Amino acid sequence: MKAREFKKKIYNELAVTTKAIANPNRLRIIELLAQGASTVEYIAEQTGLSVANASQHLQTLKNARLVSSEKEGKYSIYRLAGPRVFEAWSALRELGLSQNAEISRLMDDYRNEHETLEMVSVEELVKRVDKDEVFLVDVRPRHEYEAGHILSATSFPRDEIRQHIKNLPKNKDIIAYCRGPLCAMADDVVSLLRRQGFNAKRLELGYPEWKANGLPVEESA
Amino acid sequence: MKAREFKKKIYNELAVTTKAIANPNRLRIIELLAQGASTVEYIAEQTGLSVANASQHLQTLKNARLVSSEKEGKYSIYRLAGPRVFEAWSALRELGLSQNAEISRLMDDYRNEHETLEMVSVEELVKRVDKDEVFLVDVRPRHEYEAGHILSATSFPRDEIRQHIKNLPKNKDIIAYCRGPLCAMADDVVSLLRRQGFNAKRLELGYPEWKANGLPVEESA
DNA sequence: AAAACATTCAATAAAATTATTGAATGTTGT
DNA sequence: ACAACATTCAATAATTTTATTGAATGTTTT
Repeated sequence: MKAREFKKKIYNELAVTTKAIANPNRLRIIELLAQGASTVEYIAEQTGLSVANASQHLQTLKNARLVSSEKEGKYSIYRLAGPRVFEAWSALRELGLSQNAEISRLMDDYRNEHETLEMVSVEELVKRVDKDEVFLVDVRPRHEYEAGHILSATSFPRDEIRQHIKNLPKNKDIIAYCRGPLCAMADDVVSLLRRQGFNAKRLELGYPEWKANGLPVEESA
Repeated sequence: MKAREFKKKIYNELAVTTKAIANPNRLRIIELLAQGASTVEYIAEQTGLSVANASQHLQTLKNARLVSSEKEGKYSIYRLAGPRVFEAWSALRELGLSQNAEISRLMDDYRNEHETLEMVSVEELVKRVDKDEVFLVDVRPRHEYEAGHILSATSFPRDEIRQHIKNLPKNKDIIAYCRGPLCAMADDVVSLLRRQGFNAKRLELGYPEWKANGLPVEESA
């Protein structure tokens, strides 16, 4: 094959893969699937897409081999097709955070409103969890917690916060985490808990980053 | 701001940034700019695009803050807007190589045709360059070599190969590198040199990866 | 001042991406 | 067998993306 033809085909194919990611809904779907395998219905519910539309986006990702699916009875279970998918997603997230001023602005505004004054780094959490100094809460929907969570975290879904608030210790720092740096659930919870007098902070990253780092998790069979 | 609205805006913006990359010509342009700053004309010449079209793609990248430009006389000099751009590009390249079977197939085919039997890792090159065991050649266009190259490399542009072949040592391994893992120029040179009886191999990565790793380079002022 | 040059702009047509809708497929539970 | 259910398919219209063309802008050289 001629060099020119080769070059053209290579970059066309690379663009095929890249275009499969380059859509707001599919970026959300990849973040969701980074939490664990999921049905079409769950994706639709969490993103607010119609089931048909969610299915169509999942097909697009599947054609690009970024996700795989298997049939289980009447359900289709989708999952990320390999570690590179989340790695590329993370690189794009970092690119967005560093180059797109509108993203940083939106994040800063949201966090100011929610008084997310302090963030805890992964290293700090590792240390303080070992010393049993903190109470770690997973504020994602229970379903995602059950698919996999940080070892020693307690499920404390944002949407059920009022039922569970009485079980929280007043004497420990409470650290909340969710789906990752772009996820607002932990901020919402920190905001509410601080107004109730708890000493709450958010983890800077989320479950998928923790897991990708090889840190201890508990996963469902 | 409401959580739902925030989420929507964040992912729309992230898609804006991602879409700016998601085009075959712009992927090539980013790879070119990773070699060093460049004029519109050079980009157009290297990609085969018309100048107007190259300019338009550069505008798209500039609007997304992925490249910056400055005027120097009648020339516009474009460069990557920060290290994250090449990092994300690299992550997408790795994603393509791992998930898109057509890319691996194209690469394998091209390399079989060109007998790129052995590749040299960066670690191996570092060791052997120190011991002066190898002759390192930069096969990119001279212009890119002059903008920046691996320390101790000799310029040996693929397109001028026949004029320079007599200056090569027969007794050393010759290692050729170019723009990166997707670049075919090093393969073309290795192929030709091997047919001439030289012991030639290609570096698995390219100049931008070497530089991003903090390894020693020589850059123009 | 005029010519040469590098780049950008503006308009357009062709191609692609996207969300919506309703029907079709295939599985499970009654 | 039938109803309920999860998902996929197919068709469509609206929107976005893209390459092409030729003119416009602004700089350097003659």
